[in-house]
Amino acid sequence: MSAATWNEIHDELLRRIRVREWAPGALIPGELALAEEFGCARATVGRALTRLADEGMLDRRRRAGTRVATSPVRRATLAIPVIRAEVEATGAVYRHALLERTETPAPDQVSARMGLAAGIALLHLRTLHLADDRPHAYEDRWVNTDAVPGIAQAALNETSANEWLVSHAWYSDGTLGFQAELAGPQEAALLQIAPGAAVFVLDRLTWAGDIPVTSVRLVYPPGHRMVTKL
Amino acid sequence: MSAATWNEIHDELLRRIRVREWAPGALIPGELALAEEFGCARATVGRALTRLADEGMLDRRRRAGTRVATSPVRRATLAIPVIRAEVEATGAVYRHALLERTETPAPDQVSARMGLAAGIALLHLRTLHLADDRPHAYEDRWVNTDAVPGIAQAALNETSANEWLVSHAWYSDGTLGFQAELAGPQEAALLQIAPGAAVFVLDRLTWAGDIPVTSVRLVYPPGHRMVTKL
DNA sequence: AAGTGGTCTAGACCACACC
DNA sequence: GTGTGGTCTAGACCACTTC
Repeated sequence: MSAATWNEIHDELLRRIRVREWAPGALIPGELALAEEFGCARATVGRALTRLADEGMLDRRRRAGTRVATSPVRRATLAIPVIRAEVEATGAVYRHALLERTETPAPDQVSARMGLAAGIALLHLRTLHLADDRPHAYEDRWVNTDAVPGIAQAALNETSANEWLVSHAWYSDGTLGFQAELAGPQEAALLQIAPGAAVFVLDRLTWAGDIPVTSVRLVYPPGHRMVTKL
Repeated sequence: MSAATWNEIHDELLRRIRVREWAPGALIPGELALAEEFGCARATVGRALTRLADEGMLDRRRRAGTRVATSPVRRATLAIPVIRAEVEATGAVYRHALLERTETPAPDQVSARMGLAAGIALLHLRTLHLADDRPHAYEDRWVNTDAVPGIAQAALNETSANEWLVSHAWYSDGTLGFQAELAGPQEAALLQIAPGAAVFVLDRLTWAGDIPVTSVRLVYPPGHRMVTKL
């Protein structure tokens, strides 16, 4: 082989890993050897190897060389869309209703989760998202107004809090959790489902550096399925 | 600024995007201009820009230039671990029980999902995964034996099907779905939970090129939470 | 046609980990 | 020390897209 591009080299090396020409844990040739084999510069194979390492297929260590990852972990990347886009992608008309907007002392559970002092006042927003006027998701959100200046003045009628925050707040870190729960009476009523139905719950907590920004819980009615590609 | 590394440049550009110094949709300076600003070679800023584009923060097009992504979609990356690792990470002892291993015509629903002719024989594997001898997850799997030679001879007692496939089969594509469901009687009995409890269901379908490899459904008892970082 | 990003090169130096 | 990967450079050519 000669004059290969880094992408072709990437694919060829991936093939060797997948067909176990190079077994998990095995040391593969160094960059110089591969560059010679493929008839290209070291930087070119280097790019292919870096990409494979990013993808979790290789472990690279200076001096120790490059090894095939022992557990070639596949990673699924989940896009976290705005709910409007999520709904409109299905062809439905999006609408939302702001059920509550109060500045109130947060429950201890919420303030603890956000790492704030107990009893501190946060903005509490409860929103029902609708697809073709049927409940799509129920959102219960607490916002640290210190971290999001301007939200007090924002009109959240046209634009939902979800959407407003995506375009006006930023965060550096966050955690995301999924779980199955039984719908409580309030959630069931809002989502127009039977109490005790299985709901899909997504909770997200975001930080701007050390400052907590928002904690949100999204409840989806039965049948909702979150899908991604591997 | 001068003599910056590509990673420092990456972080600085990310900062500008996040604080909206460069608004979503805006055209940012070209590689040459940025290279001059940072006092480095074009390839160095190029690497930073490529990384930002990979992360979904930028849209790059030849001739048209580089723009801040209009919806700076955050992507959560979910690692798909072997269940053994998932259990052992919690400090528990992992064990598994193979409940069924039969080669049998697949139900239409399964064969359709895998894109196979109705009534074709597949390997059906049902496994209960245990953490400290308590049910951790129930796995219902169909394997296309044509795509995974050797599985017929594999002893799946020591190593679970889950683990065996990770290290012996490979796939090029796959889909992953999550949802909440109510536990059926059989699942409830196996997981030792009440029928009608909310279970977290993960289903995965993998392909090796055009050939379907395996379709698996994993059922987790109430309280199971899948977590990832943003 | 011209300007942008995408890639490649040949060489260099550095950082780290193992000997 | 020594060899590996990690990064940077200066230059070059190509591919694509808009003009």
